[in-house]
Order: sequence, then C-alpha cells, then structure tokens
Amino acid sequence: MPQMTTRKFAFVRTRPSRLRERLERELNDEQRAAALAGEGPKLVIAGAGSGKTRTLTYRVAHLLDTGESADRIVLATFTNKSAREMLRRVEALTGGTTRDLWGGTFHALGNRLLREHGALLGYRPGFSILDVEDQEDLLRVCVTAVGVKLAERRFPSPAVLRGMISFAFNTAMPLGQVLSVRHPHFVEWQGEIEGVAAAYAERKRLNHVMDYDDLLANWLRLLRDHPPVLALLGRRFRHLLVDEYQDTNLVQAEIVERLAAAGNGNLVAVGDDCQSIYAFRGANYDNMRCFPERNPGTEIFRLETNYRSTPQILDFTNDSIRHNRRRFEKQLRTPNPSGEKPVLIPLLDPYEEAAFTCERILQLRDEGTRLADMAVLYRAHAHAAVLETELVRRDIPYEIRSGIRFFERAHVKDVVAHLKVLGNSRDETAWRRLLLMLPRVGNVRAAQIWEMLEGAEDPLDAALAEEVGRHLPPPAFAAWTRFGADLERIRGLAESAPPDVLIEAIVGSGYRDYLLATYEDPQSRLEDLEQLALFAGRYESTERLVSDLVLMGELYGQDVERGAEPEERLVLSSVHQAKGLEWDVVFLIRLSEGAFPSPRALGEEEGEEEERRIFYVATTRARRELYLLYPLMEAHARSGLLIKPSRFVLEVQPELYDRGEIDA
DNA sequence: CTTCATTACCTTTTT
DNA sequence: GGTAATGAAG
Repeated sequence: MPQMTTRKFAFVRTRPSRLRERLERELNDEQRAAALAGEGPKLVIAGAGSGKTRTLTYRVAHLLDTGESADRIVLATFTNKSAREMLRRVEALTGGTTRDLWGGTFHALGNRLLREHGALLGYRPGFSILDVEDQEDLLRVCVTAVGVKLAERRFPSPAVLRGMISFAFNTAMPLGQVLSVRHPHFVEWQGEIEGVAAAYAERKRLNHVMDYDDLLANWLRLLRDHPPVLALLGRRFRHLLVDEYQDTNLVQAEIVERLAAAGNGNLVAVGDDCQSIYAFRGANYDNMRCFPERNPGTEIFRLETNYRSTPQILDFTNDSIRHNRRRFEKQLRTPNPSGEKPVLIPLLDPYEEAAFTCERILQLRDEGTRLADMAVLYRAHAHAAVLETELVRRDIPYEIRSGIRFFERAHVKDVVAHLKVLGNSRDETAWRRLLLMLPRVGNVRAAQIWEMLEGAEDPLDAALAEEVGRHLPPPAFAAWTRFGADLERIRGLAESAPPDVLIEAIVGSGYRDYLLATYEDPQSRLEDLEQLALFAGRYESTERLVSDLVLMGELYGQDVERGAEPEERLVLSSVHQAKGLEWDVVFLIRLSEGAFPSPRALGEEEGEEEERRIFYVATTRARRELYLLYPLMEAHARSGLLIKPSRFVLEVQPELYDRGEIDA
C-alpha cells in the first residue's frame, strides 16, 4: 500500500495582473510617476486634458492591485458624475467592484460618516437633509418667527438669505463681512439677518436636519471636537485622494488635511488651478497654491502633456489663459496631429446662431462624426433655450443637463416628505410640506400646527392623536382626519416594508386625490412616481434612498424620453457641468460681451479672471474642432446696436483663430 | 387667514 | 419671458 502524501500548494487568488503592463503601456512618465508614488502628501498639478482622471484611477487601481483593501481608500470628487465615472473606470481596470470604496462627493461622504457618528453631535441617525428649496422654506419660517419689522426697505428674500449664509460658511467669513462685500444694500439689516441666521441654525438643530453645508460643518466638528473619532478615521482611511482640489473650500481642505494628519499622511490632491471655477460657492483658490506649505514634505507632480486637443486648439487656450496673472506657470504641449484653428463666427441673432449650429451639426454627422461626439456649451442655462426649440423642430436628439431635477419636482418631493416624516418626525420642513397640502391651510395655520407638534415627545404620535385638527376649519379638518389615517397605515407598513412599497402606498393614499385635484397633468406626474418607486426598488433602506435622492439628485426624468440611444445624442451643457468631459467637436455659443463673461461676475473681485478660467474650461473640452459663435444682435433687438464678441476671444492673438463667414 | 390677481423684478455657475 | 413679492376679495 503506497503511503498517501499530502502536498501543499501556495494559491493566492490574484487576477492576472495585467495592470502592471497597462501602467507601463498606457501612462506616460509624468502620469506613471504620480500613479505609483509612495507614501506622503502629493500635489498633482494637472493641465486640462493631461490624463488627470486616468492617473487618479490608475493610482486607485494600483493600490487595490497591491493589496490595499477598498474600504481604506477615500476618493473624494466634486460631482456625482465624476465620482461615478471614476469608480466605473477603476472597476474596468481591476475587474472587481468598488462597492466598499469610499468614493463620492464630499457631501455624500460626510453624510455617510455622520449617519455613523452624528449622535456624538446630538443628531439622530435618521436626520434628514434639506435641499435648497427646503432651506429656503425653513428660512421663510425663521424670518416670520424672528418678526422682522419690515420698514419701507426691502428685506432679503429666502433665496438671498440662503446664499449669504452659505457663502459665509464656505469662505469662513463673518456674515457682516459677506454683507458689506457682496450685499452692501442690505447692510442696514445686518442685525436682523444675523438673527435669522441664528434662528435658522437653531431650528435645524432642533429638527434634526442638516443642509448641504452642515454635512461639511458637522464632519469637521466631528474631527475637531472628538479626538477618538479622528483617531479612528485616521487609522481607517489609509489613502485619501481628492480630485479637483482647486475647487475645494476651506472646510473641505481642513477635513482631508486633518484626516491625513491623523493617519498616514497619504493625501493626494489633484487639480488644475486654471480650472478653478467655483469661487461663487466658496472654492478657495489658495487651497492648491498653499498645499505644499500646509502639508510639509509634499511631493509635487506636473502633468503637462495634453492628449486631448489639436495643437491649434491648445495654442489658442494657452494664449487665452496667459492673460490671468494669478496662476501656476505651466505650458501644455501635445503630440496630437494638426487640425483646424478655432473659428469665430458672427451670426445675426440667437435664432440664426441656433439654426447655424444645427445645420453644421447635421453636416458633421453626415461626414461621420457621431452626435454623441459633439457638444454645445454655454455660460448660462438660459442661453440654451433658443437652440432647444430648433433641435426639437429639426428632430435632432439631444440631452441637456439643466432644468428641474427629478427629485426637485413638486410631486416627488411631496411623496418624499411623507417618508421623511416617518424617518425623522422632527423634520419641520417635511411636515410643513404635508400640512400645506390640506385645504385652507397656509403658512399661518401650518405654523400653528407645528407649534403643537414640536413640543411633543414624538411629533408623529401627536399628529395622529388628532386633537390637533380641532382648531381647523371644517374642510381642513376632514382632510386632516383622512391624512392622519393614511399616515398611520403607512407607518405600520414602514416597520417591515421596503421603500418602494411605501411609495406605492403613499401614491395610493389620499395623496393621489390631492394630485388629481391639483395638477393639470396628473397622469405624467403619476408616471414619475412610478419611476420613483422603480428606482426605490434598488434600495433596502428608506433612509438611504431619501438621502441619495437629495445628494445625487441628477436623475433627470425628461431627457430619457428624448428618444435615441444615449450614444446617439447631442449634449447641451453649461460650461460648469462640462468640466472633466471632452468631445471631438465643441460649439461655444453666445460668446458675446454681455453674456460671457457674465456681467454679474465682473462686479466681483477677481471676477474677470474667474470668468476667463471658465472660458478656458470651455475651450479645452474640444478634441478636434472648436466653434466660437456669437450673435450680433439680441433676440428682440430694439436698437440696431451690434454686440461685440467676447473679450476673451478678442484678446487672443488674431493669428491663432480663423474668422468664419456665412455664405448666404 | 387663505386665495386669487396684479405688479415688480430679474436672470451664473452646483452639492 | 418667467417667477416672486405685494395687494384686494372671499
């Protein structure tokens, strides 16, 4: 009998590591150095089209490939779109999922951490998040509550108040200073405005709600005031990578720098100072410039090879941005083949501009450029309106990134308000939304009812106890009773049912009658709500669903209906939203004085340089062809005065662009 | 106190 | 060319 032997095998489950090869083959020396660099703080200064995203995604893939576990990597981005795009590319590189990776916008990451640790700051784990409209509603309540004595002078609207408070936070400026710098005509209201701001902060706290800024503010408070949490997170996150660092504000920079300092110091900041275009939101231009001083031992990498555009486009953009004084010196070069120079074309008016754009797009399509490889960019969403009608008339499929987001539609928010109240019964804003649907209930009665509810141990119990309705006029009382019964039933359901079932129950409740009675187009709204339920089906947790809707609210229902496959649609986008993207052919429309640069921005400090960076972002989106269009007259020109092309074109050396003429 | 109608007021960019 | 603050009626 032969002796049985056991043989041992080493078997480490590795994906065939093509990654190494690809790192060699697909990155240039500049990119590879940044992707493979070891520990410690890094600043990657990456010019437009220099493969910034590629470098970052390869670095993440490389970390995963060399055994770092996904949940110890944080990849903070500026928009949801770029977060998704990067995670998708990492997945493509590694062949695995990125589910465990901490990837997302700063706000989404803050939300995730605060669900875990918010209790330390006095928040319930089920806290809700206010979107812009909710914030303004709560501010309106605060203005009333504070009892501003409206003299003959106007008091700032909730929208303006929100802007002031948010800007003060994001730039760490005192409110008074924001007033004197940006809203001098409201300075005399300073005391009242500060009172409203304080009341707003207090109400948010009592209501267990956070607005966008709170997601950052409280995240930072957590790190500042709770050393054990800081230590825990410092240990947990071994690698912090931040995209678009030039657009971060003071708070965001402090958050990641603190986290890095508490851990291994592995903070990688990637950005391009020339593409800093979010000053209006508090982006701090100096975060990038001062990064090396604030993070000792910083290694600096520069990516200066542009793989996107033709030399002609690049010469144009280099010459344009040269007019900005405050910037890191860098010169982009490209190995790409020659092409046409950018071309400046005057059109009679916006209608001709739109017609020409469509015509040219169709020609290019006939010559073999796909619609999806072309884009029309503009400074402000309003500039797209004329073009949109023309595209519809000619049946050219397109997708536009503007308008009301899916989540922001009134009926979607109505249904979500039900969910919010069930998840956080102290959410005054959600309550108000529900109460205002009752007949004969307006601001005043809603406030009275809330006053009765907010004192209760659980406002939801108090609401269901029904006494509340006694003070209401008869029609409101009847509706209130029905509403209470609906809410009770749905609350019972919420114990066990998933979010999509809850949504169906809400849509099947008295809300359906409200919707049918209120809107002219109830059918399409009900279809939206079906879509919402369908979307919710992917979620197990209602709380996750609701916060994702607010934080990733870019599900635009409408564009989906525009027919045609996504790969066969023209893109219309504001320059801001086009950041990070590229197309073979780019049309930049409404490139006239008075439209671009935005006259409003010119009033701000450093406004012109910021606008020039926006122009830089716009023009560097183009791979092969760049059309610079402007109308000679307004849409409804009363005077015969001709409009001039944007200063940003005229200041470029004339030999760097062509002038187009229309053959009549 | 709510709702409807009239008037004034703008219009940047986004999480 | 659209919405929000303001004023009059129910």
